[in-house]
Amino acid sequence: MMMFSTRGRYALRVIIDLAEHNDCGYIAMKQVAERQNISLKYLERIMPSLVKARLIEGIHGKGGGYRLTRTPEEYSVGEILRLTEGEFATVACLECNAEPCERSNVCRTYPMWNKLNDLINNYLDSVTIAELMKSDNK
Amino acid sequence: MMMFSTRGRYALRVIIDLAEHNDCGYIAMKQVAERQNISLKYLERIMPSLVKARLIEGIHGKGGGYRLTRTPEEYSVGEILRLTEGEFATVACLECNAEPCERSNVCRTYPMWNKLNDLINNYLDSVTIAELMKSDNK
DNA sequence: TAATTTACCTACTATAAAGGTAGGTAGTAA
DNA sequence: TTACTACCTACCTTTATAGTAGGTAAATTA
Repeated sequence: MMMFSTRGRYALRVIIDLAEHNDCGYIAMKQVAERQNISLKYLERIMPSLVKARLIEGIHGKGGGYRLTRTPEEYSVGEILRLTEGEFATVACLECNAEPCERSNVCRTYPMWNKLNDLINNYLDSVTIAELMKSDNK
Repeated sequence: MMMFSTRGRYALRVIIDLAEHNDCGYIAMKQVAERQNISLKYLERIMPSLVKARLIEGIHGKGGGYRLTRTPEEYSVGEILRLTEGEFATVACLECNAEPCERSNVCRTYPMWNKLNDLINNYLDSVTIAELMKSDNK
């Protein structure tokens, strides 16, 4: 069972990459794709959603690229993943637009799924990009 | 993003159903499928893996069906889901047979994924079927 | 002005997984 | 022997993933 796809994971890595080169002005995706070993064309399809949500800003043309709109401390992992992957729902009935399950008030498993959902959301919302930049895998 | 599929969720509900009718001898899947509103044919495809792992035992023929091999306190949700869904891995590089990622010791996100994985596993391993039977959704 | 470089857009494709269904075989009890 | 059960194998449809192809539009620089 795979929880997060490349889409969200790549978005995270791009944001971290932008944060690490925050003082270099606008960063072109060509460089990031190369550094991160990610398909440029695929990256280009992921970025617009981050721009639309104002997590980053992009500028066209030579010398253009992307730039963060906040400091690394102000990005949570949860926010970025929710944006790129869609909301986290451990099971279908917990999705926002889920059709009401007629079993829900007798369902023995519902409270457990709900608690798991909260656990995951709270953790991911508590981690910032700034913290990820410091991690050293020791 | 959906984390758990019907396969694991149905398995959980069947085990709970068996636990609730534990004193009725062997329980036929026809009844469980009806009670739980799950396709019988699909259930029949899920059960053998639970038998093979000795979580339940099945008996053929008239009056046959399935029965738990332990008390409800001795089943953890994690065990059942791992068996039916495969191991939990929030991201691909955390899977058991993952091909080694050459970025793993410079990867800024790896420790976070790892911690999330532990969080989920520890929680699901801490919940028992007996506890689920008591939950009342209030 | 022309060439270059970038973001951004739309359509397509290949592969895999999810969630089954169909049609059986084999064991067991009444 | 009949009815009922677990269990097995082969299909099928739909959806998501992880891209690729081939552009257009904006901005910079020569």
